[in-house]
Amino acid sequence: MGPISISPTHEQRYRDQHLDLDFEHKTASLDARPLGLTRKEYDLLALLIQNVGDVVTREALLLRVWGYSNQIRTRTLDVHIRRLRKKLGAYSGVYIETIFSVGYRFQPFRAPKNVQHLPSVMAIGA
Amino acid sequence: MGPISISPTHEQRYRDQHLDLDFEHKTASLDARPLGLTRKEYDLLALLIQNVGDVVTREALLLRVWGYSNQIRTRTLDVHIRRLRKKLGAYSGVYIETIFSVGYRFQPFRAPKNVQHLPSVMAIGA
DNA sequence: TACACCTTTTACAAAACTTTTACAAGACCC
DNA sequence: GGGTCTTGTAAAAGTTTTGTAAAAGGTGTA
Repeated sequence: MGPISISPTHEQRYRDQHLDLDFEHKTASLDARPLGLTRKEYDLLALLIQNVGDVVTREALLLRVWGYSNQIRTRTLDVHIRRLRKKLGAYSGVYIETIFSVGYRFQPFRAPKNVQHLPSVMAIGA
Repeated sequence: MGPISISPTHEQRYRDQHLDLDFEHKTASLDARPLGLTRKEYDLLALLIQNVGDVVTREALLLRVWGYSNQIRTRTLDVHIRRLRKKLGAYSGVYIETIFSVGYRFQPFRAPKNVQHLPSVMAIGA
């Protein structure tokens, strides 16, 4: 708890079925295991998550995470994205999407449409 | 916490399976053996323990244990952490965690998850 | 003063993290 | 498909932070 609550509606955390990101403590965990993100990795993921569902341009990421003004050519963003994906393991494909020539987009985990194996009332041959 | 007891519910001591810290008498023992902490060592450990589970920044530690205002470059904190760890012996890894570029965090001792060999009520073929 | 004990500094080693490099792989357009 | 631009990747290089041993500095006390 910071001394002043800036915005009552400001989300303290992101959470879905697998990923949990605590903005206050700057920690992240996947399936209840601490993800052990480095500072830059966290900043990057946090910024993407704060724009869930929206593309964040490379330009914006480089500016807000690195403070790089435009026109700087570097691969550091890509390298960090890669390490983030690695730590997200099997879910990386679900979460981080590349938008060619634009940037990246974070997508929340959505439970796969459950092919409901309800009691097979209608099972044939029962 | 300064000279005044702010909260009536303020814990008098910290205790887990191995470590016991008495805030009132400012003493600590590990597996029932007095730890023989020096003043600064005690203050440091106490501050960390008063924030169990939370990261305490280097800045905060330097301010509250040493009274150092910001922007002072010193390795004295690290040296004290080292001596604390030494005295905590085999448990140091469990208790004191380094958060790179941020500070340190005290974690309580947790008994290893007991692989409960409960009666296999649901065992097949029983 | 001499001693014992504690704290801080110093100087360097080691570890953690970030950025660059160099090239492979993929995407887009003709 | 060929050409070009963008992204992915592994490894090296660079930077910053932390760990450590030893020396130096303080403080209290007999």
